[in-house]
Amino acid sequence: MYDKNKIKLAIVDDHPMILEGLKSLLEKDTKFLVFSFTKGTAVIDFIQENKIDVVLLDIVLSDGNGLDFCKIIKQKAPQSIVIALSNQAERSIIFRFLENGGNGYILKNADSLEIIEGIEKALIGDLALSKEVQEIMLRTSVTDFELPRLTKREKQILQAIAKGNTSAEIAEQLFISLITVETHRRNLLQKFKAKNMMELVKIATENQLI
Amino acid sequence: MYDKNKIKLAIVDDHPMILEGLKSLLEKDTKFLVFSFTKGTAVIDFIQENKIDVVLLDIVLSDGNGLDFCKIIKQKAPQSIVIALSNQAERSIIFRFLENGGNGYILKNADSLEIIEGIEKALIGDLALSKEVQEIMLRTSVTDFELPRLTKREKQILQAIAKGNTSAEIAEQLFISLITVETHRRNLLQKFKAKNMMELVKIATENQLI
DNA sequence: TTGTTTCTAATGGTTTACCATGATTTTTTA
DNA sequence: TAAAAAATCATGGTAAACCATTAGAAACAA
Repeated sequence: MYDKNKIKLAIVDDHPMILEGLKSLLEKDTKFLVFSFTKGTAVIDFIQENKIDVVLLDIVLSDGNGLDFCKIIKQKAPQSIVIALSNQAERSIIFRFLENGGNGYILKNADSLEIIEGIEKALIGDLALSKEVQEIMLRTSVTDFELPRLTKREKQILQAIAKGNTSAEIAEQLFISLITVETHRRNLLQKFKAKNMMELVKIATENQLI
Repeated sequence: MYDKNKIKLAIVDDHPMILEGLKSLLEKDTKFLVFSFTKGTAVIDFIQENKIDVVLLDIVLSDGNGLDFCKIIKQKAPQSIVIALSNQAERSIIFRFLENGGNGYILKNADSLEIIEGIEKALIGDLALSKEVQEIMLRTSVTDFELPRLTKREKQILQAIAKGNTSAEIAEQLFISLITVETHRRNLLQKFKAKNMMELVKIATENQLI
C-alpha cells in the first residue's frame, strides 16, 4: 500500500463527487497516491504530520478560501507544491493565489491530461498553468487597473448596498446620517471610477472585495 | 468490450474533469459501461442510434439546459432513464425536471455511493432522489418562495442591468424605447417582489438565473 | 505631536429609478 | 386558429440615486 516512491497527492474540494472522481482518475496512474479532504483545515492538520508532495486545492471551500489555505500550507510545509484547481477564473484571484506561494492554477474545465501534465510540470519546478489560465493572465486589458482598497466603513456600506438596502436603511442600521451614507456612496463611485452602484458591486464581488 | 449484460450509462456534463472522474469512478463497478458527452445535443444524437439505459444529465450545459434535454430524450427514447446530476438546488428546477419526465435528481454534493444507489433505484422503477433533494422537495411554503421564470428579453435586460448599464443605455443597445426598458424593470421587480434592482440582481445571480 | 486618512455632515441641484395603470402588437403554444 | 404569454409604448408622478463642493471631528501612524 504505502510506497516511498509514489507521489503523494492531497486533493481538497468540498464536493465528494469531484473528490472521488479525481482520486479514481489519478490513481489509474499508479505513481500517484491520493488523499482526499473536504475541509481546508483538515488538510492543514494532515500535512503537518505527513509529508505530501502536491496539494490540489479548490478556491471556494466551506471553511475558508483557498488563497488563505495556500499561504498557510506554504508556511507549514514549504516543500509541498500547491496547485489551485478551481472554477474561479478571475484574473485577480489567480494572481493573488500565485502571490501567496501557489505553484500553479488549473481551471476545472481542464481535462485530466492537463491536470496530470500540470502536476508533473510543478514537480520539476515549473509553474503549472492550464491553457485558459494562461490566456486570462495575459489579458493586458482595460480591466487591468489597480483595484482601490476599501476602508472598513466603506466595505460595510458596500455590503449593505449589495444586499439591496437603500441609503436611508443603511443610515438607520449604522446610526449615521443619510447624508454620510450618500457621501460614502460618492467616494466609492469615484474611487472605482464606476458609473453606478450596480457596476461597482459587480467589480467588488468579482474581485472578492466584499 | 461490449457486453449485453452491462448497464449502459451516458454522462452529460460540460466539465471534462467531472466527466472523466465520474466515468473512472463508475467503471470501477464492472457492471457499468459509460459513455461521456460534453454537449446535450451530442447525447441526443447518440441515443437515437444506440440503446442507453441511463442518462446522467447536468442542468447547466453550454448548449442548452438539462430541463429541455430531458424532455427531448424522453420523447426520442422513452425507455431510457434520465437522472439529473447538478449543482442546481432550486426547488422549482427540481420539480420542473421531474415534470419533464426525469426519473431522479441528485445533487453534485452527493458522494459516489448515493449516485450508484440512485442509478440502481431508478433502474427498478423508483424515483432516484438524493438526500438533500428530498429535503428541498419537502420544504414547506414558508422558506419556499417559488422563483419566477425569466423571459428571453427579461433575462437580456437583467444581464445588462447587472453589468451596470442604465435604462437609457439598454434601450439604445436593444433598439427599443426607454419606456419599454422601464416597463421590463417594473415587471421584474414585481415578479420577484424585490425592493430594487440591486436586490433582484442578487437573487438572480445567487440562483444562476442570469 | 503633527500630518494623513477616515468618518462624519451639510447645501442645493440633476438624473435615474421606481410606482400605478392602461393599451397595442407580436410571438408562442395549446 | 384561438387563447395566452411576451414585448412594445405611453402618461404623469414620487422616491432614490448621483453630482459638486466644502468642512469639522475622530482615529491612526510617522
